[in-house]
Amino acid sequence: MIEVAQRAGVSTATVSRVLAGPPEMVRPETREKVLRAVAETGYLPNRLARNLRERAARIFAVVVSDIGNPFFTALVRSCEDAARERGYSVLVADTDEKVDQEAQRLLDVAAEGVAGIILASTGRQNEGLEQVVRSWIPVVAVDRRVATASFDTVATDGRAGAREGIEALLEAGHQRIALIGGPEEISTMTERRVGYEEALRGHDIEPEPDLIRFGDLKEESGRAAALELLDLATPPTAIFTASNLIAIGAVKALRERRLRLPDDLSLVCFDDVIGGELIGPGIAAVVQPTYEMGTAAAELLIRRLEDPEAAVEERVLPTALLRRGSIGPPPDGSSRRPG
Amino acid sequence: MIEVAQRAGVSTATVSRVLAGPPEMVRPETREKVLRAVAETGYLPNRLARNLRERAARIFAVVVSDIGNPFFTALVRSCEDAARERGYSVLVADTDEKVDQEAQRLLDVAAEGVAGIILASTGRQNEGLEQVVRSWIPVVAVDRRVATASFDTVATDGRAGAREGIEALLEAGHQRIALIGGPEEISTMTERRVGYEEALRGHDIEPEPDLIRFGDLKEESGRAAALELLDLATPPTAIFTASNLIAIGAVKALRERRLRLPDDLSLVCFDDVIGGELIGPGIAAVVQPTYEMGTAAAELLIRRLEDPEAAVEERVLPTALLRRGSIGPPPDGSSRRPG
DNA sequence: TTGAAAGCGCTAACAG
DNA sequence: CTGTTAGCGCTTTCAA
Repeated sequence: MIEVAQRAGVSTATVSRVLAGPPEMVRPETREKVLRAVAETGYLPNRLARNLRERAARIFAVVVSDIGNPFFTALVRSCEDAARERGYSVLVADTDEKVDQEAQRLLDVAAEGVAGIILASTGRQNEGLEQVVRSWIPVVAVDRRVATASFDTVATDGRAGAREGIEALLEAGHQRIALIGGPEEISTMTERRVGYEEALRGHDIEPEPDLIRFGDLKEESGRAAALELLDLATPPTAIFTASNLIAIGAVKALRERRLRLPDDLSLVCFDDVIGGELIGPGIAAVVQPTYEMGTAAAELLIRRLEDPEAAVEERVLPTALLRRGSIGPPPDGSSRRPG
Repeated sequence: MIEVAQRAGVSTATVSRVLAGPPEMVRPETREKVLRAVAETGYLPNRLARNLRERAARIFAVVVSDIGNPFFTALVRSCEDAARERGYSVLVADTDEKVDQEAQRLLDVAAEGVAGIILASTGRQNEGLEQVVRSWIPVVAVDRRVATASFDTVATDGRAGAREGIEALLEAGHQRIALIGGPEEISTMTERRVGYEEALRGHDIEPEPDLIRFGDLKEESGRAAALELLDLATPPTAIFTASNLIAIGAVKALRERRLRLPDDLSLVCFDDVIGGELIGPGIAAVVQPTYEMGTAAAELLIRRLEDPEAAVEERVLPTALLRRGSIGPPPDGSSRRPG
């Protein structure tokens, strides 16, 4: 930088102003000289130094439970695109859906000096999050709400989405509709459950505890829950899964029991599955605007960085039902209530 | 830090030595005092400052074409796990399979001051990579080899893998086996093509240019290529796709033409597909040890960081053929050559 | 074994 | 509009 300054016949401060300051803080001709010197020397500013000065790196951390999950992958991808556009890089961290790990990862990335955090929280209070809040690092909650503090939030309308999915099943004639969800502490799971119950009650069906199962968000958990449901004295005629990988597990369970979609059972999944249209007759899904969620989160974070005093914003994005072959009428002889 | 130093009655240099230096550079009792002071004050070292001093952040960049692709997702996930274990964080960057973007992302992450780069290269020479090499930032090539320089490399044996997949098809009786690949410049694509050709020639079948298609790694490209193949005067009786999403596209093409797996056509895919066992009769796949690839890459990078002079290492991991329902005999009446 | 002191390369406050 | 100067918080010679 000193070299550039000498070459341009100015001070390093001026070089800095040209490169990092507001456009017109420096006289155009001086600016020119500096720019020329920069080009000639092939000078590259040292971000590590800038980071120290600014007390933050131009990096966003995206903290999710599992980037292996296609939903979060898509989220990370869109955050990255949006962040990159604004000059930020993206650091990823997995919590594995464990509070302790969430706390640790939050502490890690905060220590790393990231400028902001995009968080899909496990939903439980933790020291890491508190520490982050205390240190004034802005946090945007994505997908899942965080109850313990008010953050800018990007979410989808899980209640309405679940309702719509269940409605489709009800319209097809189903009465015994099961729900398989992930960890109950996660806000999305609660919302989807509420939507499920609302839809049933709207049709005078009282939700049966036996038909509601919570596990984790992984495939195996969905498989296990589905097997349990299928083994019930009066099994459900339809299953609604509150997450994508769970649906995959459920389909596997059906295969094991040699049941077919939608003849023997109908299925609707919240969130789409890669190749979902190719599995069996196609897995009907309540899809979320994943890409938009990520870009919105990045936007909110940048807005917050620019104006720390801005009012807390919550963006709720709509879902859409993708009707596919996995929705059909209940099998004959299944317990259809009178009326 | 100064506070800690005062509290412990030592200098900041000593505090630094206790926290960052080799264990026994400081007398145990002094060490104790410092540690106690650290605990009492809740002191957290500032990594931004350390980064400036060290001229590098404890961050690895993982540069891939598309984290949306499940293969790379898994890779990122495992890199992250391994890196985290060694005290490094992971920055992700997408190249979208474009050389220019690869160059730009490489320049970006280098400027960001990452300690090392794990790269799945587009395979084409670019200024970004050269710059990185010039600046002595260690690079580990993962999945794909980089021709323009010799890097530590983690790859799978694509030739053997492809051969095995094709052999399975040949054994089932197929003679007209098509190949759908991604960009030819990518080393993996070339290797898989070679494996494909070797297997055919091993059975005295001369590869037909008409049955070999290259596009990109996305679904749509696979679909388009498959449609072309199916429209051939003498269509293939089996398709081998050199990548996962391509297979999804191919299956879609089959559906459009109302062809069924494996009755009308057999299919083998290089690299597994999420839910691949649930698509049709199950998509047979040459699977790669994705997780191991990521951890190996992180390991190589750390080794290189510890010993910049170490000999260049190349790890080739084995693939395995997962036989699933998409492999069947060719349909009756299909052109089976005599002999 | 420890302390003093010199930077790492940048930005921003303060003068001019 | 631009130069001087003072750090950001850490690590690492160099001396003691």
